[in-house]
Parts: sequence; structure tokens; C-alpha cells
Amino acid sequence: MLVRVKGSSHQPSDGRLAALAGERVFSSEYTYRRGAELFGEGEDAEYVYQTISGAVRTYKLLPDGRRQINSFHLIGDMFGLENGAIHRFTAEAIVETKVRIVRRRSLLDAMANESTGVTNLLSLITLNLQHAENHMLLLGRKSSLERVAAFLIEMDERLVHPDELTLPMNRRDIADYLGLKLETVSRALSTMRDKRILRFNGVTQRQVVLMDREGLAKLDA
Amino acid sequence: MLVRVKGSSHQPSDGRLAALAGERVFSSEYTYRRGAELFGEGEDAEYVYQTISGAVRTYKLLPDGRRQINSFHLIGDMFGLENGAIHRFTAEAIVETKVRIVRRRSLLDAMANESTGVTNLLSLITLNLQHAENHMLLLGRKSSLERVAAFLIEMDERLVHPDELTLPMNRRDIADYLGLKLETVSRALSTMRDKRILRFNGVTQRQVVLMDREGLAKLDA
DNA sequence: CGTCGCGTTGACAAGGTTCAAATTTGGTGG
DNA sequence: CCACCAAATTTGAACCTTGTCAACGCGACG
Repeated sequence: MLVRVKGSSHQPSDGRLAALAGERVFSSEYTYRRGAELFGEGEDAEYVYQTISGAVRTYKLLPDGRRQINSFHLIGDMFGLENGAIHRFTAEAIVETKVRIVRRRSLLDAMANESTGVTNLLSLITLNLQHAENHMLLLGRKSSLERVAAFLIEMDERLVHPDELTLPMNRRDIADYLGLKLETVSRALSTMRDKRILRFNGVTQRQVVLMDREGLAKLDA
Repeated sequence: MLVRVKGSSHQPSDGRLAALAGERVFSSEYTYRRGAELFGEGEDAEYVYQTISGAVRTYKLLPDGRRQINSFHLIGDMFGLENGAIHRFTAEAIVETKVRIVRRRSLLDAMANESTGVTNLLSLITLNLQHAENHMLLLGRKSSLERVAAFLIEMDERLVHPDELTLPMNRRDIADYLGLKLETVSRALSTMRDKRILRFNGVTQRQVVLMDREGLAKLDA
């Protein structure tokens, strides 16, 4: 899980990204189309991003095309600061997505004068690190059912337990996040549906209703 | 890969850990026996560590005992700062290990006054993050042979390409690092031995000679 | 000299992948 | 608004990589 702003108000320059350095940072907004690339692996890490609406995936690729998604960045999440000078992964909009953009340099400069800024920044980045550590445990040691359960629990928590989970990403994205194949994700979801732990709402399969959160938690290790 | 000091001189208060804040940080040293715990998951993260000699493993456990090792910390590596107030994983000495210890608070305080300190600290932590990102790719998308090859390449690079790789950890540690079972690690190593990519020196199987680094690199994705 | 930790190897089982096909859903243009 | 086509999802069956279980070898050490 990454940094989120509760309530996610949408005025320009709002949210943690600016607040971190005491509002003395200039930010701009930009909207990306579904599938558009925000930045690519190896590019200069000139900007830091925060999702205003929509969803973003960050991933790495192997030469033969195998893909590992690091994280999904939902509304309020900050990303792109994870590295020094160069982006270590690619970021793409999963759906149409609006982001707040701050120049990395100006964020760091503003931070340097703030006494609390360093600690805030530190805790911000370590949130990313914690997410990565938890995800390594999932990727290294959990079964397919445990992975999908953990994914649903993560999404449910990040969206603050909505009645209906609307997944912005497709099965392939979920699979590449969980280190599985999309068929395996689909089978796990079907198993959970048959166990009456969840059901799909309406016609689409992206609207999930968690009917038994306790049972779901028991499926995760 | 984590932070290392080239050459690894062993005087007290030497190395990046102190240098980061301009030498105005007090550090002490401590030696742990093989298998001893430096800190446990959930404990207060009061100190930051740097390996002077020996090797450390950091890991997370699932309730049923499945273990995922995050990283191996060799000579010069810094660790324990990855989190805010509480350690998110356990650290244990793999062999008898000497570490330099700095109080987290004093490091941050000293840093706050340094203009370059913030940037240094940032790049320090993002190294951990980069390692985690690369490891997620390995755990999520690589085959057993690719994982073991990547592990050997990582160790080889971190020990600056020695004639003979001396692995401080056993097969189970390697397996828990790579998200495999120890038998699978053993089989992969045997395969590489049969392919004359490496050989074992002397009586033990912890001394590895890389006979064909190019061939090894081709085994990694 | 017996035991213990560590590592290797073999035979078999199992979970997840691959390949294929059917079905549904979403988007686009007429 | 409807028809059509592409993309997404589900499901089945065979296969394969890795895990499981077991046996064995070897060196260290009491």
C-alpha cells in the first residue's frame, strides 16, 4: 500500500505531495489516456506523481516480455520518487487517469528547509519499501489462492471497504502483479465465487462484492 | 544490492554510516554469534546497522513457518533503517558477525543539519527499494535456474568477482531467498556444475568457482 | 564411533501453466 | 440503436516445473 490522502479532495496543489514541503511547491496536473505511459524504465526521474483520479500500474519487464507489476497506484497514491536519478520501472495509466506532477528537485529543495520534512519524506518512501517487502513474501511463498485473496484484501482496504469493489485493472494485470497467469487468477476468483466468499455484480466481472471478508481473510496465509 | 563501502576498512566509526551525517554520529560495535537475532519483526527500530564482518539475513515469516528472506547483508551493507518506528522483519547473523550500530535518532538529527544529508539518505534508502523491486521481478517471473543464476551473479558482483565465491549461507537460506525449496536450489547448482559453468572447490559445497560467467549470465533472463 | 547438520539425488505428486475453445463484454461504425 | 468485431474472461484437459518424501553420503565433532 502506498501513500493516500483521506477523502481525496481534488483542488490543485492539495494533498500530501505539496503538504510535505509546507505548500511551497509548485504542482501541475495532467491527464493520461487509458494505456498511456507516464514514464518508462531508464528515463530521467524528473517528476514525482500523485494520482488524482484513475489508476496507474508500475512494472518491470524481462527481455522476453515477462512482466512483473510492482504496485497499483490508486487515488491519492504517490509514486515516481522511489529512485535516484533514473526510473527503475515503467508507469502506465490503467484507465483514463489524472495526476498531480511535482518537479522532484523542487520537492527536495523545499524539503531541505523543513525540519519535519526529512522525517515525512523518509516515512513516505519506507511505505513503498514496506509494500515491496510484503509483496516479496507473497511472491516467494504464497499459493495462488492466497495471492488472490491478499490482492482482494489489499484493494478492499485501500478503497476503505466499499460495498462494491470496482477493479480498474484486467485479469492479466492482476496476474502480473501476483506472479501468476491470468487463467490462474480467473480460476481462483471462480473458486471464491463458488464458495460464496464473493460475487460479481451486474454484467461485468470487474465489480466484486465481498460477501464474506472473514472467509476471505482465512484464505490468505 | 545494498550500500557497501569499497575496501571495507574496519576502524570504528568508519564507513558510510557515519560519513552520511558528516562524522558527527556516535557508533558502537557488537558481535553476534552464528544464528543470533539482531532484531525481530515488530520490535522498535531504535538502531541502524552496518555489517563489519560476517553476514546477516533479514526475513519475514508466515504463521505456518514459510519464510521469505528479503536480503543478505554482506560486509559494508547497511540495514535496519528500512522502516519507521518498527522493524518489519527479523535480522539474524548467518555466521559470527560484527556490526556497527548507530542510534537511528542521532543519525536523523545529524542529517537534518546537513544540506547533502537528505539526498544521501534518500539515495541510501532507494537502494534498498531498488533491490526489492528487482527481487520482486525474480520472485514473480523467473524460473528456478534463472533465480539461482541471478543469485550467483549478485553474490559475485557484491564480492567484486573473487576467484572463489565463499557462500556464508546454506542451501535453505538460498532457497528462502529465491522463493524455492532447498532441493531445487541443489538441483540447479548441480545442473550448472554439469554444464561446466561452475565447480565446487575442495571438500565443501560452499566454495564456488565461476568458470563461465558469460554462460551464467545467459542462464539469467 | 555414533550422531548431527548439510547437501545431493531419485521417484512420485501436485499446483500452476499451456493450449484450446466457448462465451461474454465493450467499443465502434453504420 | 443495433450489428459486428475485438478484447476480456472463463473453463477444460494435458503437460511440466517445482515440491514432497525418502534415502544416502560426507565431514565435523563430541
